[in-house]
Amino acid sequence: MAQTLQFCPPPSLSSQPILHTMQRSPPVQTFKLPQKSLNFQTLKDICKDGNLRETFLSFSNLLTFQNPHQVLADEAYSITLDLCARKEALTQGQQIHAHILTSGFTSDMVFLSTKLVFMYGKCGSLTNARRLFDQMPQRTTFTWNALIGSYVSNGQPNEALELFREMQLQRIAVDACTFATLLKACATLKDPNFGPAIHGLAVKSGFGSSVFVVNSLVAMYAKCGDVSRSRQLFDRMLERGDVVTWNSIISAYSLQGQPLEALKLFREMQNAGVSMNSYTVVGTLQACQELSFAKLGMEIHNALLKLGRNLHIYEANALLVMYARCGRMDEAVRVFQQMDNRDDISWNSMLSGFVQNGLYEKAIKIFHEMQDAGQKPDQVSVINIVSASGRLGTLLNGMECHGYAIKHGLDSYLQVGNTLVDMYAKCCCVIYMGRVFNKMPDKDYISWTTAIAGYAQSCCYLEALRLFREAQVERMQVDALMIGSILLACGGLRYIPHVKQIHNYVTRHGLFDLVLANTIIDVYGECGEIEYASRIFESIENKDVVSWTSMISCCIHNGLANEALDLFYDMIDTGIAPDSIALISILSAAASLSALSKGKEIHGFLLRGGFSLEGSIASSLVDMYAKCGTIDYSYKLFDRITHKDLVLWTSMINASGMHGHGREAMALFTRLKETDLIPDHITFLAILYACSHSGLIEEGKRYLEIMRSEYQLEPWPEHYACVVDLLGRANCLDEAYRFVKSMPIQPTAAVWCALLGACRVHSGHELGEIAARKLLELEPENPGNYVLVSNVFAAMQRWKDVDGVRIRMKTMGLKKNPACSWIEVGNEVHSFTTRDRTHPLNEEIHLNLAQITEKLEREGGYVPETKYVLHDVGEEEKVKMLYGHSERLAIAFGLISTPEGTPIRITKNLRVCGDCHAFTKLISRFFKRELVVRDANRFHHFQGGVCSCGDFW
DNA sequence: GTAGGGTTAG
Repeated sequence: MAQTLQFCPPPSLSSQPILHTMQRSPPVQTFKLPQKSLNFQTLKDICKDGNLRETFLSFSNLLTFQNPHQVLADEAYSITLDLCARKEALTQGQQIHAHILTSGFTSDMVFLSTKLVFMYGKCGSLTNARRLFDQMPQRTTFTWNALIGSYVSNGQPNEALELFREMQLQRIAVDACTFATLLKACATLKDPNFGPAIHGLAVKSGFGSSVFVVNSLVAMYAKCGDVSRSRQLFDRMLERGDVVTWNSIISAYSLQGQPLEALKLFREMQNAGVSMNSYTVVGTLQACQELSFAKLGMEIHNALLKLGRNLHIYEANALLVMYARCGRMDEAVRVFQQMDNRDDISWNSMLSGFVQNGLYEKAIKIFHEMQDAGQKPDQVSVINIVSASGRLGTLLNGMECHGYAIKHGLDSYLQVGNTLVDMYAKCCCVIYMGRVFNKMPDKDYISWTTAIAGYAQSCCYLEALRLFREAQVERMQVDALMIGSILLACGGLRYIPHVKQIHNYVTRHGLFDLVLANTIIDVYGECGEIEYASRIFESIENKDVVSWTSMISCCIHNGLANEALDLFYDMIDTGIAPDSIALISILSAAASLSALSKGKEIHGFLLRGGFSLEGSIASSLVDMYAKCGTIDYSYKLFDRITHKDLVLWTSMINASGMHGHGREAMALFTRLKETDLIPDHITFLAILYACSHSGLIEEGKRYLEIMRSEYQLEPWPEHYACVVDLLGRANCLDEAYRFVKSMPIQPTAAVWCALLGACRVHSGHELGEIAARKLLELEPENPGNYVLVSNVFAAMQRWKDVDGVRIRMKTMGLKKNPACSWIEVGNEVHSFTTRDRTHPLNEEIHLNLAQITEKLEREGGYVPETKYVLHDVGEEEKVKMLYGHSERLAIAFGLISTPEGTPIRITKNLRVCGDCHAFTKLISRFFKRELVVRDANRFHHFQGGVCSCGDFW
C-alpha cells in the first residue's frame, strides 16, 4: 500500500528564527513512497544517478521509516542537499531545510548549515545564504568558502573580496579553495591590482603551487589581459598539471585572439596523453572561429559524434557559434536541429549567427520560432533582432521589436537602448532616434557616439554638433569615432573654423590616427581647403590607399582633375595598389577632364589588375566613356557586362541622355523593365533628363506619370525641375509655369533655375523676372544664380538691373566662375580661359584662329552674333569678346596639333554660347573634322555642319 | 565527511 508524505514547512517552524531566512514558502509537493524499503546505500546510488525525484522518494523513505539514527540522517541530508545544489533545485532544498529544523535529528549543525549555505548559494538565493551564515554561532573555513563562492557565482565579486577581508580580520584559517574562489572573483573584476595581490597572499600562505590555485591564476591573468603571465605559470606547472591546467591555457589563448597558439597547445595536450573533456572541446572550438581553422572544428565535431553520446549543451552551443562565425549557417542549423536540449544561449547564438551572416529574414523567423518554442527572448535576443531590423532598414519591423522590448521591460538595458538608437538611425528616422536617446535612463559613450553619428549621417549636422557639446558637458569619453562624425557634420556645414578647431583638438589629445587623418583630408577637401588637406596628406608618414584616395577626391572636388591624375600615378609609383574606390575616383577625374586616353589607360589598368568589370567599376567606366565623348564605347561595354545592376542601367540611360540619344535611352528603359530590377528615383531622373535633352515632351510627361502611378515613387524636386526644363526648352513657358504652380511640394531653386534658363532662351521676360526673384530668394549665396539672373536682364536690355545684380553679388563677396575649356592632346590636358595668352603655342593659336575666322566668314558666311555677348559694351568690343571665348582657343589649338581628319574633343565648364555653336558647326563642315564638345550640360557632336543637339540645348 | 580551478550568446 502506497503511503504519501507531504513536504512543506510545518506551521511551528514560523516561530523559529532560522525560518526568517526563507524568502518564500515552498509550494506543497507530494511524492508517493515506494512500497519496497530502501537502505542508505540505495539512496547514495540513486543520488549518484542525479534523478531528483527518485532521490527524494528514497530520502523520505529512509528518513522516516528506515533509519532513525542521527549520524546516518546527517549524511542523508548532506547528499540530498548536494544534489539540490547541483540541480539548482531551490524548492526542494528549502524543503530539506525545513525538514532538518523539524526533525531534530542533526548532530552537527555547523556541518549541515554549511551545506545549506552552499545549497542556497548554488540555487541563486544569496539572501538566504547570507542570513543563515550570519545566524550561525560557529563557522568553519568551509562555511566562509561556501559564502564567498556564492557571491562569486552570483556575480558579486566585490562582496566576495569584502568577505575575505572580514575573514582575515577574524583570523580564520584559509585554504586553497579560498584562493581559487577569490581568484575567480578577480578574473571577473578584471582589475589589474586585485589579482596579483591575491596571488601574492596565496604564495605567502603556502598555496602558490596548489594545482587548483595555479589553474585559477592561469585563467585570471588571461582574463586580465596578461596571457604571457598565464603562460609562465602554465609552463612551470606542466609536469604536475591536470586537464584543467590545459583547458585554462587553451581558453586563455582563444580568449586573447591567438587561435594558432591555442590549437598548438590542443595538439600538445593530445600528444601528452591527457584526455579532453567538454571544457577542452569548448575552448578549442573557440579557437576555430576563423574560416581557416574551420576544418579542425569539424574534426572535433566528428570526434564528438563518434563518442556516441549526446552532446553537452556547452559543446553544442560552442559548435553553433563556431559554425556561425565561419559563415556555415547550414551546419549551425543542423547542429541546432539535433540538440535535445536548447537553452537561451542556443537560441541567441542562432539568432546572432543569422544576423552576423546578413541573413536578416531568417533572424526574424527564428526570433518568432523561439517564442513558439516557449523560450522567452531576453535582452540579448532583442539586441540582435533590433540590429537585424536596422540593417534591413525596415522601420516597421524595427518599431515592432522596440514595442516588444518595452512590453517585456527590456528597453531599459543600456545595450538595447544603444541598438535601438542605431536602428532608428539606420532606418533614417532621426526623430525617433532622438526620442529613444533622450529617454535612455543610462547612457555610455557608445550611446552618444551612435546618436551623434546618426545625426551626422542623416545630414542633421547642427543636431550632431549640439549633442557633441552636451557629451562634453557630461564629460563623456571622446574617441576617434565621435570625432569622425563631428568632422562629417562640420564638413557638411562647411564650418571651416570648426574643422580647424577639431583638427587642433585631435592633435592636442593625441587622437590623430591614420583613419582620422584621412577623414580630415576628406573634410578639408569638401570645404575647399586644398592647402590644409594637402598639408595633412604630406605629413602622413605611412599613407595608405585611403589617404591617397582622399587627396585625389579632394582635388577632383575642387576642380583639380589634372592634379588628381598626377597623384594617382604618384601613388602607383610609391608601390601602393589602387583599390576599386581609388579607381572609381580616378575614372571620374578622367571623365571630368574628358581625358579619353587617360580613361582608356585606367581601363587597361583595371583589366590588368584583375578587377572584374561589374558593380560600381562598370558604371564608372560607362560614365567615363560617355563623358569623354565616346558613347559608342559605353554601349559596347554595357552590352558585354553580364550582371547588370540598376546603377549600370541608370548610368547607361544617363549617358545616352547627355549625348542626345533620347530614343536609345527610352529603349534602354524598356529593356530594363523586362529584367527583375525595379527603376528607382535616380533611374527616372536619368530618363527625364534624356527626354528633356532630346525634346521628347510627351514622353517625359508620361515617365513622370508612371513614376508615380506604376512605381509609387514620389518625385523629388529634381524630377520636377527636369520636367520644367523639358517644357521650357520646348518653348511651352506658360505650361511650365502652370506646372511649377501645381507642384505638390515647394519648388526648389533648381526648379526656378530651369524655368529661368528657358525664359532667357525664349525671351519670357515677365516670367523670367518672377523666376529670378524666387531663385535669389532661395539661394542667395550661389554665384551661378546671379550670373544667370544678370544674363536674363541683359537679354532684356535692362542694363540697370544687370548692374544691380552685379553690385549685390559683389557686396556679398561672390565671384563668378571663370569660363574654361580644355582639350587632351598627346596624353596631356591643355586648358584655356577666356582670352588666354599663356599657352606656349599662344602666337600660333591666335594666328590660326584669325585665319579660321576669316575663312569661315568668306566661305561659310559666318557673321558674329553679338547678342550672345551679355555685356554693355560697343559692337566692336563684343566681337572681340566672342573671338576670345575659351572653346575657340581650344579648337584652334586642336586643329594645329592633331592630324587632319581626326576627331577633336573639347570640354567646357560652362554652357556653350550660341555664336560659338554656329562657329563650331561651320568648322566641322569646312575643315572636315568631327568635333565633340561637352559643355556644362550635355554633349554636342558636330559633323558636316550640323550638331547632334539639333540646335536645341 | 563537504568544495574549490577551466566553457557558450552581445
